[in-house]
Amino acid sequence: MVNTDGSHPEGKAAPGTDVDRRSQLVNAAVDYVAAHGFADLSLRGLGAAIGVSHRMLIHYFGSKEQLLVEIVRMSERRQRDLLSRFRLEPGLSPSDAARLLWQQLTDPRLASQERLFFEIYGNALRGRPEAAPALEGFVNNWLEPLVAAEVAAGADPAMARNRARLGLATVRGLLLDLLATGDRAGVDAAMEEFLRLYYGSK
Amino acid sequence: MVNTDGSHPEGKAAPGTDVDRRSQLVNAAVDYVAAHGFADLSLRGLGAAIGVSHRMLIHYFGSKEQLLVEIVRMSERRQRDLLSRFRLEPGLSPSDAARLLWQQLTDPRLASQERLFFEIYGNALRGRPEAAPALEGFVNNWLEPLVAAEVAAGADPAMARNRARLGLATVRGLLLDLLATGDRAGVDAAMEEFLRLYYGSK
DNA sequence: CAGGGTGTGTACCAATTGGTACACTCGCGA
DNA sequence: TCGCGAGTGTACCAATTGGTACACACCCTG
Repeated sequence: MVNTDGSHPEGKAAPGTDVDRRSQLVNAAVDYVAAHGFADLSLRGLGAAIGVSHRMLIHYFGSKEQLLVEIVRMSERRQRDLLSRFRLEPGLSPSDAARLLWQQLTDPRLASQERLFFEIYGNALRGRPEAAPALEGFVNNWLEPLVAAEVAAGADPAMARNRARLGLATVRGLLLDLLATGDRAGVDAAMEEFLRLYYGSK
Repeated sequence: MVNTDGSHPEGKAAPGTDVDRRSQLVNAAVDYVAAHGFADLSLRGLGAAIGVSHRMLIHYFGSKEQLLVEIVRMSERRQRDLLSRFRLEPGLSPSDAARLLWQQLTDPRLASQERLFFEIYGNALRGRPEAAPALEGFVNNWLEPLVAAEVAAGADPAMARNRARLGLATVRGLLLDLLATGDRAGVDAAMEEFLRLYYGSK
């Protein structure tokens, strides 16, 4: 790297059409990574799959590292969108709302995205710098809405955080189980048991 | 690969001292991988760290692939040893036994081994062939002893499997939380809440 | 039409990778 | 003592990697 300013050598002040192209490329990249994995991604392989040369990826993102950062960010954003698109049913009991969320989360079409989620998780735990910033949000981004839901459902505020944390952990643990075993019936049964304990219905 | 039998080119029928050296190397390799990560392991880096040339690693294991397989296997074995070393306290209530197990699992000295566990998990989900055989065991190896414990504690056999599956998922989810956030107090509190729900004490 | 900047492809480079060839040492049995 | 085979290091190879140099195509403004 010869030039001393932070920007990458070409195309200094991005004009605007660049932005569209960039986000389009990032979206395609996330799809590719969700399908083919995060760890052993190569610029050439990705480029060939999404129809650009690896040269262009460097052009738009400056380095592979930066591209990975943006892939992680976009993947996070998609997860958050997924969560925000939910919660549109006002009249449900907490138990039924949770069951519905669980059904949505275990939609097979989301499987590859969730695998990517756990893969990024693992890489972040390992200290891979492009994934590390996601670590903080892995729990906290999800915890806050859950705490709010618990409080809204009338839980004691001091308990709400513990319960939210517990619910998040259980969902993730069962999701991990489902992805590993594919035993949807078994995992669903365990979730039913959890809902019974958690919401006290019988 | 020129020769047609399954063995690697050199040192055909391993004489016996080979075996010791191999398992010694695998043990050192697991330690190294637990500390430095599984995904971007290089034979040279590993060799330099544990005091052999990468040439020797190829010699003993035939290929990097095979070495990774044995690392995964050994890591599994250690996990299982961890579990079997437990369960030595006869007089405990199920709740206290679970609490004790949780305390052991969250010992900071196990953190790197658990990170490795989740990293292998992620790679296995991605279909990495050297990690894939572990997928099956990730759930089932742990489920069976837990089911047995549930039944021994008097649970209904039909419910025992669901409860065991739920407990396993929750523990793993909270472990994931702990590794990501380091918030031991928060995670411990969530676990206490779980134990309260799970074992019905107040 | 002229000219420059943006977008892109081709060719290339240095570094690193897993794996191999060959030479060397050392210990043990004849 | 001789030899031979297991264990090891050095040097090397081909492939792949991220990243760069340079040239070309296109579009917009003058």
